[in-house]
Amino acid sequence: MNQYNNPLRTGEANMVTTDRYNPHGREPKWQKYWDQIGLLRAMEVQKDAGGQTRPNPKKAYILVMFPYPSGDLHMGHLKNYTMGDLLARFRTQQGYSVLHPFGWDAFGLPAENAALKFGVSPADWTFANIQQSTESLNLMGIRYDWSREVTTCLPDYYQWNQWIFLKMYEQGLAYRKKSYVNWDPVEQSVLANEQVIDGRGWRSGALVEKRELEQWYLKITDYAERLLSDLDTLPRWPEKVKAMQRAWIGKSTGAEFEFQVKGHAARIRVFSTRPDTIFGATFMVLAPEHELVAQITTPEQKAAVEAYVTAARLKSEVERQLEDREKTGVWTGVYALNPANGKEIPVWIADYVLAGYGTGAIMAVPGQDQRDWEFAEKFGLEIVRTVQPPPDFSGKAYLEDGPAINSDFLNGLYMDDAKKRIIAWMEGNGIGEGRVNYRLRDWLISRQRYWGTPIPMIHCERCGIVPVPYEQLPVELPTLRDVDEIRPKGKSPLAAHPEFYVCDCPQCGSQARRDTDTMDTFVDSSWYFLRYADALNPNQPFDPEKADFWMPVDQYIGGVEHAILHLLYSRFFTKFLHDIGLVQAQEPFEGLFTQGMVQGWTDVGEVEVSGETIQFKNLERRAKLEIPETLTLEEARKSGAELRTHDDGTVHFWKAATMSKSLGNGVMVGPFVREQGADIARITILFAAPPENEMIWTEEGVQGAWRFLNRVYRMVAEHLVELKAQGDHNPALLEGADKNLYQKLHQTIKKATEDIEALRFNTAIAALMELLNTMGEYRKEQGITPVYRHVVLCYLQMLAPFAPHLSEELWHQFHNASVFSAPWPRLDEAALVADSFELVVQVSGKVRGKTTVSAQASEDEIRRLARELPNVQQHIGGKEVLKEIYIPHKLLNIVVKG
RNA sequence: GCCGGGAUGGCGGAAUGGUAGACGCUACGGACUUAAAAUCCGUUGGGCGCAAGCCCGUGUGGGUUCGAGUCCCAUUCCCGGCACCA
Repeated sequence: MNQYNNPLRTGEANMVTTDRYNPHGREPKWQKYWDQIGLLRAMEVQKDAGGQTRPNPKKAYILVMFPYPSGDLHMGHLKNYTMGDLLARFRTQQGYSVLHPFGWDAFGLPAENAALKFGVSPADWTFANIQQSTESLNLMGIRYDWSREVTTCLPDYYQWNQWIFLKMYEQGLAYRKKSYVNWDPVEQSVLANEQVIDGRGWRSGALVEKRELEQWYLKITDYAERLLSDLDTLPRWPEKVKAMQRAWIGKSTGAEFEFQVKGHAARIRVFSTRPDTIFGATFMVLAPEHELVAQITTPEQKAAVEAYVTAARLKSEVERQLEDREKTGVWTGVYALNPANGKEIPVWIADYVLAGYGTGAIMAVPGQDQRDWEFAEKFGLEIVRTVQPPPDFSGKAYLEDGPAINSDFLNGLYMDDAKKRIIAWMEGNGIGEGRVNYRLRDWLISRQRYWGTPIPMIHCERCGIVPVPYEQLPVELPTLRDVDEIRPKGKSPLAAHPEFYVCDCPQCGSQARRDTDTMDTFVDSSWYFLRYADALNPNQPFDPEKADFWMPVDQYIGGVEHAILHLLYSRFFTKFLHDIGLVQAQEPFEGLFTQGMVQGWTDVGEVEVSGETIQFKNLERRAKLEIPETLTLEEARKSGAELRTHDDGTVHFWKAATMSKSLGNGVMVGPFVREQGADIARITILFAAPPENEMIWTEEGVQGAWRFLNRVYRMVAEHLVELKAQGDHNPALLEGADKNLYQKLHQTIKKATEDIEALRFNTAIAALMELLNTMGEYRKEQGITPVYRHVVLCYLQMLAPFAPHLSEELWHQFHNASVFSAPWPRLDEAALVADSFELVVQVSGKVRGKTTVSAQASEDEIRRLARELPNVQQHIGGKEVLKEIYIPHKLLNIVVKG
């Protein structure tokens, strides 16, 4: 029997021989085998001994965020799928009923853009990619219950998007509204707030414009409070994701109240989190878009106000931000009356007040608000402090707590009391009331694009907006093959297709027009995890009973980039579906794990080094990888970059960067697995770093993985005959080296089980490596024994979720069944108790000696033994012993005077 | 500015308040080999010492404790997110 040869290393990539484990030949064999035995086929019910069916009491729903079908995959794509596969196999071994499904987030712009670029239809492009991606997953040994595959661009699926939309419409949660919306000039479509990052479209990167359009919205704001407070029910979510969602929902508590405009019937409503500071409100500010602006502005100020409003409207979000936050504004010419003290205060217009938040107007309290302070300073407005700052306070606006001053009946009260008092006063005098506000806005879901779910609504001249009757679902997306028909033109491409939009009104029967917009693709991904529970159901989105069996997802794995978008929308949809009685779960994902990216070494391009300074020739790459324009050799070295001399003599700058198609630094799955094997790839990914950290894929890491698996292979292969000849062992009768080995096994079982359950895969592998080292030492001295054989078999079981092919191959040398059908090794707690232990002896907190002590030794005896150690004696000297601290089975600390 | 997370050898990283550096990578030395690769053995935080052993060491400064990488206070830096949200 030969080594587990790395075919690439030995230059024998295509050599298949019978006497060596060649992953090239063996891995596909086991992959086929798993498919044949139905590994990871999810089962809701299980036969018990009496032939009755009953739900399996233990279920595990392991889910990895489904991808856009993007063709050939690289190792960066596969990290999370590998993790999901590992967990699914592990839970299978533990006897759980496992759901590990897969699908494709197939609608959306990538398909359209590819269609436009290559002149193929989005559907053809999508399905070709699905096929390629599936192949990569298969090669990696990743197994799913493919019978539940979900592809969102198929009517089987998206008809239920339409169904859910109609249900929301019935509940008043889907509505149409005319408003200023985010318009992406590159995508030629509107975007949701969540899809605008720093004022730019999240995919196109184009500066987003404001357009006034009538669009469909989902009323996620109705769920703001539950989306916020239920975050506290998710202890297995990363703190940072919860923090991001909290910030996005942006709850603030305060009051909403009104100011009378002097000489007008109009009142200005404002929201404030600090109503207690109302006596310090020395002016008011309206957003430029505020509806009262035109109404109240005096003729003298009209020209200035109009100019300001027009300018503000033309400015993009980014432009507003780039202007260094310098306050701008203009006076309307009118005054309002402060209801607290009757003072006349001027009403201004400024773009630091946002139209979309609160009421679009504020009372400005410069004494307690830094922005108002800056505005007041710039325009010479009055500043009155209403909270007493501490004597040493040297800032401008004072935001902290303190006793109220200049505030009539609030004087002396601290913030909380003052707030309560003023709100009671407002409510008593009909001026306003306490109120909670959220930053979260309703979700704009209309898109003026082709490749998405048609919105199931009909516009009838007589009846207005009429929902498509349920029995007419799905409203199918017509197949457009001509690229020009898909091209975005500022309105939906479907608006050019009467064969799609011309229809009869379901209410009056007259000719009507379908809505030609499609839904945001985030609708597709907001409930797909529920469809997996019952993916083939033709009558409803899913059978509630099946959903209740599987939900919630026990472990969800995906990228942190979805912290707000997908994860918030999914929580919203789940709560809605719960409310209409379709699922009991109120939260979709009980455990969430955000994995770190996979990086690869990347050629940033040729550089020239003059003295200490590095000069880049490929400026585009340099900028893309965010490398500073001027860089010294020292800085480059510190950042982990390397200069490499290429064969042609040129010097190139290399650094680790996230694997991506555009950088061309991805290690492609197909070629790698065919040459080196899937198990090696899996170990490389899982061992290199904790899974939440980014990992750098390196040749050295691959070598390490290979050496490890090679040693495992030889552990079995080199001693196969002897191993097979061993009989049973009796754990109770083990002694000496046998007992120690058995103990190490159970320590490893404990550690590996706990680590896998906590997704600490790197330390689980480290524990397996340690056990392998121990086994090697044992074998050298004891040879092959019954207990050794037992350890080998447990070893293969524990390795199986990490390196399934090799484990299955070796397991089959002993058993004629899958390693995944054998129960996970049971922990023998008794085995963890050793006969003896190493006592660490400290003198005044410093380690001065170690000695092996029998586990049965009494504490007195241990103290005596410790003092006998020569080095311990020396450090005690003749000094007085103050006290001794004994930690059983671990440590004795002798504290001496001086 | 606010919020979240960090800082441990040459590198990735281990350590329920109890032996800091598990496991691996790199590097170096050795065995095997005609040679190389692979494999195996050894060394690998710094300093002193022939050795036994000693001193120092987890960003920085304090504190709590018999004992601190771990807990507390302060501080610096790094990464991520948010940012005129009243």
